[in-house]
Amino acid sequence: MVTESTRLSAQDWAKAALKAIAGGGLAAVAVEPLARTLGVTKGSFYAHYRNRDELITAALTEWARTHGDAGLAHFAAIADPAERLRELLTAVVRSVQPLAPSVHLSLLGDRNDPRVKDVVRQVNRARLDLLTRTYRELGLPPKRAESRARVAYAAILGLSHLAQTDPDAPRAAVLADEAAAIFLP
Amino acid sequence: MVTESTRLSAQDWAKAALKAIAGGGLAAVAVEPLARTLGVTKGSFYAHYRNRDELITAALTEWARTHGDAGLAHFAAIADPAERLRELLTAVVRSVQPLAPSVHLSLLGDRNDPRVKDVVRQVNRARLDLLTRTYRELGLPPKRAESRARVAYAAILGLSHLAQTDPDAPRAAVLADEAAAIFLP
DNA sequence: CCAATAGGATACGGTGCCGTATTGATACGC
DNA sequence: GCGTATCAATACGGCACCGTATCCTATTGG
Repeated sequence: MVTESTRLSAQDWAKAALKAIAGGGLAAVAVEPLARTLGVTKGSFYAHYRNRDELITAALTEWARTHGDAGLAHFAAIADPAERLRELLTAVVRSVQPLAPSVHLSLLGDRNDPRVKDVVRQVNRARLDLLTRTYRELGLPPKRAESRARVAYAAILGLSHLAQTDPDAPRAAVLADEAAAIFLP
Repeated sequence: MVTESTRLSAQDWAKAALKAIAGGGLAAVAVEPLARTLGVTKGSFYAHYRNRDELITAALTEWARTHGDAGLAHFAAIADPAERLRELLTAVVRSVQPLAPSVHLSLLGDRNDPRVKDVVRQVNRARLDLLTRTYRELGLPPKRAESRARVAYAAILGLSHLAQTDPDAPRAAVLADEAAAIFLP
């Protein structure tokens, strides 16, 4: 735990909210239960946010920031497109393994909430753009680069989806090979 | 509306529950709101189910039935594996377009609920098995058939995910071509 | 046509959560 | 050290939903 100090900050509440989202969607972002897991009463929550909605917005914004362009900077900086793509794929396959609860997947359950839809669209777009650019730099014509990126990203999302429900070890190595064979050329 | 008769049945409640799930996950399965949309009061609900949990279980079971082996029967009956695969892909790409709320996606938000996890695993397994079998019949060695099926199915799931948040017309034709180019050989 | 029964209406108590005071404690600038 | 801002505890009213109990109505089979 990083939060070993005595008092809580707005950030702490936002992080707790994200953890709650990963576990049970927006419905799990409830002030009183969150306060209980944080070891305080809800009274102090309203010192940081005006209401539950503000907390949700803050948490979603934080997520979009760290998972959009910001989270992609490391990969975007790789000059060689082939290596960049390889890095992206292996990073994904590695991150697919752990049963780490995924905010992204949980948000699918709340995709009707306009804020959620916005934020998910943002993150998806950032990733799709990077992938599309990469495929273009690899020589694919624009149109094909775009649809190829779309299918590849879709596969990535789907794999993380399957990893959450399937208990069978997805055998990262095998999957990485398969994904590489399919999406690298 | 099919339900033009006067009185409601347990099935009607289950269908309404599924619609609610597609719209807002398990949290949206609430007796009183459902009763309101059905034009009755909740008093009559308890003539069909003992409690909310029983309704949820019934709805999930119904979904698993229609989306597992039962829903795949039509495709499983196609003898030629190449044609079967093509049919599967085009069916998917076509179904990806409409913004039809998807129960499957909404359930991702509630994947921690053991009942949900079970039912999603069931459906995924049925589809993965069919795909794996198809790839084997196309000549792939068992191991590769399995991981190929996994990636292909992941792409399918991911495409339906993207279709829900992206307003850009996913250009079914383009996607179908791309998917075919990637997953057919 | 008349029970018996399945579906429906109303009303009630209980629970969990939201948001608002209000008051108390603790850090920190000065 | 002292006050001021910030975090925290307690207590309250309100709302939405669950589940039960009770009574009502309309089919429907005989």
